[in-house]
Amino acid sequence: MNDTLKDGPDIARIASLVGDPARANMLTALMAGAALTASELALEAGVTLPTASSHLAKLMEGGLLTVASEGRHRYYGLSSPQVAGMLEAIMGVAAGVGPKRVRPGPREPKMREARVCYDHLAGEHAVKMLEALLDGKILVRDGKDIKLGKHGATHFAAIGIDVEASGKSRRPVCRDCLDWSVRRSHLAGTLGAAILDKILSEKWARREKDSRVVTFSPRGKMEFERVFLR
Amino acid sequence: MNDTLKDGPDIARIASLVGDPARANMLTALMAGAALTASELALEAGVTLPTASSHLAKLMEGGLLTVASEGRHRYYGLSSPQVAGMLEAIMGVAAGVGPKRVRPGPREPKMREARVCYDHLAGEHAVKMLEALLDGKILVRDGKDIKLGKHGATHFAAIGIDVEASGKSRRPVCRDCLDWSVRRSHLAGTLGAAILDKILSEKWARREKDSRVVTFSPRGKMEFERVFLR
DNA sequence: TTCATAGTTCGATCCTTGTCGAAGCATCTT
DNA sequence: AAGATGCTTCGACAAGGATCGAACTATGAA
Repeated sequence: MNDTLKDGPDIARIASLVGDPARANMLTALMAGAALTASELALEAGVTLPTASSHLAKLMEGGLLTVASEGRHRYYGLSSPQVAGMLEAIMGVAAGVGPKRVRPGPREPKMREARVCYDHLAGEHAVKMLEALLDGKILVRDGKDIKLGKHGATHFAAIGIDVEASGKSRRPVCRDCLDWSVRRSHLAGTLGAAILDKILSEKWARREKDSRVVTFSPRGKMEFERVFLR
Repeated sequence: MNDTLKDGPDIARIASLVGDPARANMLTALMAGAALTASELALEAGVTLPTASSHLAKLMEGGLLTVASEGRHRYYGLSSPQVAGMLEAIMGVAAGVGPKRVRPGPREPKMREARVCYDHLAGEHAVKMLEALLDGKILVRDGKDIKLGKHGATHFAAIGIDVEASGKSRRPVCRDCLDWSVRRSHLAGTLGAAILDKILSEKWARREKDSRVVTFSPRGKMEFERVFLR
């Protein structure tokens, strides 16, 4: 009946999924990168279990989530980094136009500084890092994409990151992801994920519990800057 | 009841705006870059004018759109490239794993070059023209307004445009109008309308059918540049 | 087996919101 | 001044969907 001429992809369908507060809370929680159970997500969204279950079914049908059954638990996670990127983009707009910027929130400043974006680092540190890497020609922009520079692979190998290994999947090695707090790009992709791994495994920084916030130790920050911002 | 601890910006609010099919169609149409009137957007969305008006008010309140009143027309456009980027990201997810198919539309480049804006010329040519006229002191900025320069009247008279005649109505002779494709001002007002008349009557250019596109002939473009861009 | 825990499905309720017709403003044209 | 056009506001209606309690399924523990 509806003769709506769809010019592009069904954008309304996806956006309406994100447009419900309960679902938005769930998705935001999943931005931290960890898969969560239905109960945890229900708590996070502030709804009962049946309601959460209904929402999760819709998100699954929309292709935004994947699920892994483990015993009687079902772990839900974002289906792709692309979904995470979309959520960040929406956050960027929401933060920019925020007519009701009620309160910045206690840990908001920390979020701006450094946080987890699905599986890579975001925030001011991450933005500066990408700029430094581009500046040093270790990474180079190629139109909309980001590619490894001439000495990129050897540079990362020296740090202890094997770009080749992470490049085997279909997922792009480098990808830019718009940062909602700083409004500039940071590095996503398998390389971005590998760098976050490095930061955490070297204990330069640790993740706050139940939050996306990443806190650098004084020494860790120096190391991070030495390695990536120089 | 509102115990929703907002970790970040209010993502649901923005997403729900995009989540309605009618609004999504409007936003998709505006992705082309050109500002459209409420009527055009109603047609695009497949709803009646009152409905469209209601949607546009919501999008405005959400900060996704800006509006420029031009006579009895109201031209709506995306409020920032950031919003366009967000829509692109949503399209990417909606299209599945597939690449982003944001096609500019066949006549989009032509629209950017030259188009009708209500009753005067818009697009790159129009923007350049206003700059040249200001540069030659034929027109001068007076705060927010634009006025005729010292030799303005004689200049236009030599071309065959009677500024005095067109100045009799209450409508201002000169007025600037923000160009959505170039994001700079072009000339509106009775003088802008008279110039468009001149261009069309001299057959320097013609209007495309069912479109706002204005196409210059090779010779017409030269004439236009000689008269206005010199 | 029997009980407990995690999760889904069902049915009913209730509220939000998209929708349009009619009327009201504002602006331009004649 | 009178009419036409673009757009908004108002009022009423209908449909979609978010929510929860209760019942049901599945897995693990006793």
